[in-house]
Amino acid sequence: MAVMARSDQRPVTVHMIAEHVGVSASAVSTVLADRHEERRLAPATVEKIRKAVRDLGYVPNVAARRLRAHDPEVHHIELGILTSFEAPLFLVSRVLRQVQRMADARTGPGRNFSVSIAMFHAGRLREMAGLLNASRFNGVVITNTLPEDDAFLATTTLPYAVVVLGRRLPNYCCVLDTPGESGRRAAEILLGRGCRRPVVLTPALLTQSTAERAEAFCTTVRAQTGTEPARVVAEGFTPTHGADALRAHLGAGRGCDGLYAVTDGLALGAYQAIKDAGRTIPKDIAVVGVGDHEHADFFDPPLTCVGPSNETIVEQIVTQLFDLMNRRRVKPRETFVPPSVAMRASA
Amino acid sequence: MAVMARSDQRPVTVHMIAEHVGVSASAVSTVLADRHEERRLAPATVEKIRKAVRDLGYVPNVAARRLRAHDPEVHHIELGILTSFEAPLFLVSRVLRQVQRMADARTGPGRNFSVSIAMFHAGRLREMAGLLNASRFNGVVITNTLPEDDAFLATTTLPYAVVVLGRRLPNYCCVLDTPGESGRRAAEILLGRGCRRPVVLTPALLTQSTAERAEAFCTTVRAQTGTEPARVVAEGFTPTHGADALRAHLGAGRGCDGLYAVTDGLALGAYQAIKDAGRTIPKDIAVVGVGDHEHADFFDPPLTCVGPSNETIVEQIVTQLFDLMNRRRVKPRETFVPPSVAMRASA
DNA sequence: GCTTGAAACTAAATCGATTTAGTAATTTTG
DNA sequence: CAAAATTACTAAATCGATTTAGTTTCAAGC
Repeated sequence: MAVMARSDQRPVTVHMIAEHVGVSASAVSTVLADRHEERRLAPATVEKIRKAVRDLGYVPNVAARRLRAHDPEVHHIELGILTSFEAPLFLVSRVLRQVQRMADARTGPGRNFSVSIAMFHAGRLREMAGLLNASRFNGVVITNTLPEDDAFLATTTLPYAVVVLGRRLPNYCCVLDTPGESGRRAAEILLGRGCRRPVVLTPALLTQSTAERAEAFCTTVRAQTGTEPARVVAEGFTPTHGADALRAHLGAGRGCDGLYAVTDGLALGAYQAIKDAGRTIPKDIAVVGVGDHEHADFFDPPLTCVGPSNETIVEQIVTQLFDLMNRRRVKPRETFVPPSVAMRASA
Repeated sequence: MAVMARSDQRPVTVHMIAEHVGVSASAVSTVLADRHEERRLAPATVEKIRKAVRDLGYVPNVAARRLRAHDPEVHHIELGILTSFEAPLFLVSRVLRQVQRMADARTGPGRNFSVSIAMFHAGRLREMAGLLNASRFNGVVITNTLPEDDAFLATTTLPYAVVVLGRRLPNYCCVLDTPGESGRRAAEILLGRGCRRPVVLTPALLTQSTAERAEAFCTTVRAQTGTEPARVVAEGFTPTHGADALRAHLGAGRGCDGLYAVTDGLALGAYQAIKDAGRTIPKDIAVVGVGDHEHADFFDPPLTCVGPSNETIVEQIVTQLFDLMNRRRVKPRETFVPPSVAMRASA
């Protein structure tokens, strides 16, 4: 009769299977590795063991296997990119590729890297298994955290190489873009081409970055023209939300001859609303985005972007991560990366 | 004097540090965990150990830590999504999110899942550490493989739960879209709106999917009209490549009133070429894509797509993965997911 | 002078799986 | 019929780090 594994029981081990069947752990291990032929276990025993494995719902402990299986001559180093489950993988995948490249360059006969992306639920980074006891990674890049996560990180110095992307935490190495600078440059671009009624398009829920961009944009416009730019608030951050919000603004007849969208998703939606309203980009309305979309270059017309220089950011992150792992530098420090400007047809 | 770690030496262990300093491994471990205060090690000893740790370039063995650190009451299950380094993460991230959702639903006090993305270099899946000896994952989804990888997989049945996405391998559970079906439907859509000179846009380097799409498209057109559609071949698969290729075709005055792009990246480029040539979509040239781009919906005009139904595919993958892990079904099987059609303004 | 306490450590068990070296029982071979 | 070979297993070591339960040495207290 099948004894079903219950989730509230101790995990089933090889030893437990062995006891259940009445053989030694070695016999069970042999069957699990499908080496019963060469080690000539009796077919009947093999069947009994197989049945027990199934009935008890055995799931191997990979940590134990790994410890045993690895070649003691090679150094196995685990790197992780930790990002929130809810965030997009665009920048993350660039970081991963760059980390992998650097890891590959340092990989040799005695040294082996594994790089992986692990996700946590926004605000619940602290629950990630193995984070605190350093039993999962030798080094990590952490990004897309929420304030709860930052608070957790601020109170616990993780005892291994950590680089934080996009947040300022005094006890870690942080790499940051400069959204304020981006907002300022965006304003200068729009004002420079003669816009009189600039508008800033933001999602309702602002992140630290989007808030700073919008803020600096408004400050700069106010400083140069004496008037506050209009703020159009989208419900969310998808193109649909952006389109709806701007449509409402334009539909109400409120002026707009220049638009700064604090994310490209919103810019994409804005394009639609502008075209639907019969206006042209950039003649009637110039648009500036931030360059967080893979194909900003292929918007119609191509989107002018002022935003984080991902190339530089990724480079910084990865250099610092490897420096930390080599203990070449231990003191936490903040690195600010200035925005890059890509002038294209939209402004 | 600092003894530098050399990469061709054995990895440094806690034990080696202990010997080097002349203390026990416990003392070293205590210092590594920063618990020397409560265990009252002499400050001088702590310093000596710290120095040795730095000088020898110690890197902890995470597998060993994990084995020791984990709570024996909880089951820790590792799931991986293995994808080629070179491939985009669009579908992969959807798989990850869905796996995470199912894992979360099954997570309880005695059961804990970690889901991560691990990358291999295209064609070198076999070199991935821990793949063969099952020491890294309890279950994996493998995707974006090259023929070399498939050949490797075909000859070695991995001894744990594996679902392969997008490839047919007789010894594994495979979930497949039906690119041939997509190509056929794309042809029907274009012919259905009266196109007389359909064109198919492909990259020079065809994958199995893109080849099948193009092939079925051509076959269907030939069957219904008696003539072969023109094939426009782009150098690569980026929008730029697509734009260049189509520009050349249109520039040469060769006819085109309907376009099937076998990837959305190419379609995006095609849009540009079509507009540059002063033609309109869909009036002059109707365009059908495959829906592998995040924002096909926000192309201008929105792109009509016939392609894999990602929702269904991801659902299938994840159900099968969990079934395999629960040993509810062990026999490999192929699951074909028919394409979904999203009629939008471009065709 | 003997106990008590603290300081500064160490030995050995432990985590779970694998593998090597071996053993006992039976069968084959010269 | 004894020696060799085969069958069908098991005991114990191992992987690397952590932790518990000591042990030793020295100083202070009565």
